[in-house]
Amino acid sequence: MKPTIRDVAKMADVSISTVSRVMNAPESVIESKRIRVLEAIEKLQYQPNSFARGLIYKKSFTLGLLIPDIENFYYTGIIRGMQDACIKLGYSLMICNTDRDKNRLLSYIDAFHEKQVDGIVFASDIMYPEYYEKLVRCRIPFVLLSTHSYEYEIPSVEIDDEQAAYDAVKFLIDLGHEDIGMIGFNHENSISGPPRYQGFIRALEEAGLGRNGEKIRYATHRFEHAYHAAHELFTDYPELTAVFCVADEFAMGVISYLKDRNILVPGQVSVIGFDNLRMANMFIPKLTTIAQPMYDMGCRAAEKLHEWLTTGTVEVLREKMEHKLIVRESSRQR
Amino acid sequence: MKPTIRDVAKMADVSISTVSRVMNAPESVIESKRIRVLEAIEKLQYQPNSFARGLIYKKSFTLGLLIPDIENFYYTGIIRGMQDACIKLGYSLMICNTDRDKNRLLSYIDAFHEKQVDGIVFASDIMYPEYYEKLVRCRIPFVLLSTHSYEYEIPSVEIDDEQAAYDAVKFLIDLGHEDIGMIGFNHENSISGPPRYQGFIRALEEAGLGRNGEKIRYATHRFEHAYHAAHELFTDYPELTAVFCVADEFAMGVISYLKDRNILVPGQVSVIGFDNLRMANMFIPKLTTIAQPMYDMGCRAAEKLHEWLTTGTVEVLREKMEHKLIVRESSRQR
DNA sequence: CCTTTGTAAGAAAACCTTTTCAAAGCGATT
DNA sequence: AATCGCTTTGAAAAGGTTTTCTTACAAAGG
Repeated sequence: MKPTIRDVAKMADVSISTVSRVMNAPESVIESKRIRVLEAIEKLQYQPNSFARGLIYKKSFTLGLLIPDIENFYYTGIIRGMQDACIKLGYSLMICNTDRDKNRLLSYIDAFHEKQVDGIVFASDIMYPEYYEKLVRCRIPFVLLSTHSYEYEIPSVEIDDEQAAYDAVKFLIDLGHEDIGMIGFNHENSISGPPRYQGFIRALEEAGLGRNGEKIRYATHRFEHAYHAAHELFTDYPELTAVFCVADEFAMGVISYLKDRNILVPGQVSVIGFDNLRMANMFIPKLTTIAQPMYDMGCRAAEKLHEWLTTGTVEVLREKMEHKLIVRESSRQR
Repeated sequence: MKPTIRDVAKMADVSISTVSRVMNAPESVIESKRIRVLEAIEKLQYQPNSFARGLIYKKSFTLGLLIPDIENFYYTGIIRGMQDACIKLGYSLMICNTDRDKNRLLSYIDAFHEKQVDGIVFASDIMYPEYYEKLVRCRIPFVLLSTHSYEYEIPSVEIDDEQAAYDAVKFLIDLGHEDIGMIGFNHENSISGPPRYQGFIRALEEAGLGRNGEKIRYATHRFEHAYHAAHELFTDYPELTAVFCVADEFAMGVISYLKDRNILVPGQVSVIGFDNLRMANMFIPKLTTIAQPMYDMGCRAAEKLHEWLTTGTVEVLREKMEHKLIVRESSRQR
């Protein structure tokens, strides 16, 4: 049987109050007893029962993280950052992978509610009203990661997608490319789809290349879709010399397609990705890409949630992190 | 304030016992009252407090998962499998990423202990006595995943590493290769290192190629190390026409190195990986590899733990899952 | 020497649920 | 009419901790 505070008290020959005090306010108990208690704790390997504690504090000291796809390095970076921040802040972390399934997400919120997590980081794309209402009904505070909401006042952490996309495309233009295509996210079920499209368009128009604005195909997260989208794109626009991809996995799909067609990257076509996943540096050729600070974003999201939980407010509601262009081997001067 | 069972009782004008019964044994309360209670529950959005419940049941209905490296697709596959199994079995899942840090792992065990997880799946390489003793002291049941222990009697789920390595090398031999090198895991801090080495040696010796038994370099998990190890390997043995890698990430590192040296894969050198990560199918060239059923292994580990928790025993102590050779583009007839 | 102040530590209440035990109601059997 | 057995319900205990309230005692101040 797990030892309880009572067992410790008995062994140290003090009351349970004293044991509790040794754990929570050690200064308030006289040294001789404190030592006895500490010894008993050590000997019994006593660990306070978190159920009893939770009952009193009405807190679980656990945060929840909702991610859409754990098989995406983007989210694993976030997890590492958030977990490290949680350790620093004294929280445990409960990670749930929704596999982009709405019902699954909803049922994870129930699970979080039942387990009384103190707060949730929601890194699962769009904040649909269904989700929002459920979270509010359950009275669970939450912050958004890599997404935002203008409809509701929810703290969020993300990069400036429009500017990042602009920077990527501007880079291609500066390399001398004039026929630039894009593999994007569908706009309906994606938060970052529209702003990245906007950035693409802005860079083109600024350079007087507006006519390229339609050389776009869409894919849904996976390599295979991007491969297929690349096929469509190059079938319709064989003149392209550069492609802007809104995800590194898309860039890999495009490059694989071009490879199969015996089109050299970056010899004939430059490809730029987005995210700077760990894989971007392992692929052949190594990917030129826009780096997101995934690890830091995970940290910030946890810190922000903590801020919200402890102070009841948040310094910056919608926080932007810095992105960065990383030039590697998949792009070349035209 | 969160509504309690008392609020429901008051609203429905019954005792709290009745409310509790409605939730746990509905048939035992007469219909008229049951309906009143259900209505009150609905109106108040009542959800039983899991702390109070845990206090009584002494169970958290939560399992813990310890993994060494969340930025490795191998483990993300496992996570998916285990999470799905947990949903089916009615558990929540708490994932902790140790980053291969001993102290961190130890402190996660403390966290699991404090949170009173019902059991742990340990997918973190070697079961050092330190870990074992701590887990036993904390009285937390656990099972091993992708690792095992002959020293202790612990349930485990893994593949037959020796046979899998043998199959991989045999495949290369059957393709006509006679100069085969290997990039392995260091034997000191790895469970699968030695058996995969044994499999490599057995296949070579069986084919009368025993002299190749020393054409081996070691790396520690990461692409960059494998790249470096490949450099050493090919500097010492430029005659190699095939390389057996004990991880897909190693295979990518080797192929990148060969690419930089303008050595064609599979044209001049065949490379075979291990694991069949999602990336194996995205790399250029697509990797020939030994597939491990990561998803199923995650499932099985959770089921096994559940079996252990509920029945107090386990049908097969050390369970082996099937591996499979997947032939893609990184290997070719000599 | 008596009163006040302060410190250390125990007793007991509170947190919320489940479950055991007891009691009440009621029809059926002797 | 008394007893029995059954169903339904409420009261109360238990689970482990924190915290408030009290008490006991020692030191300081008048």
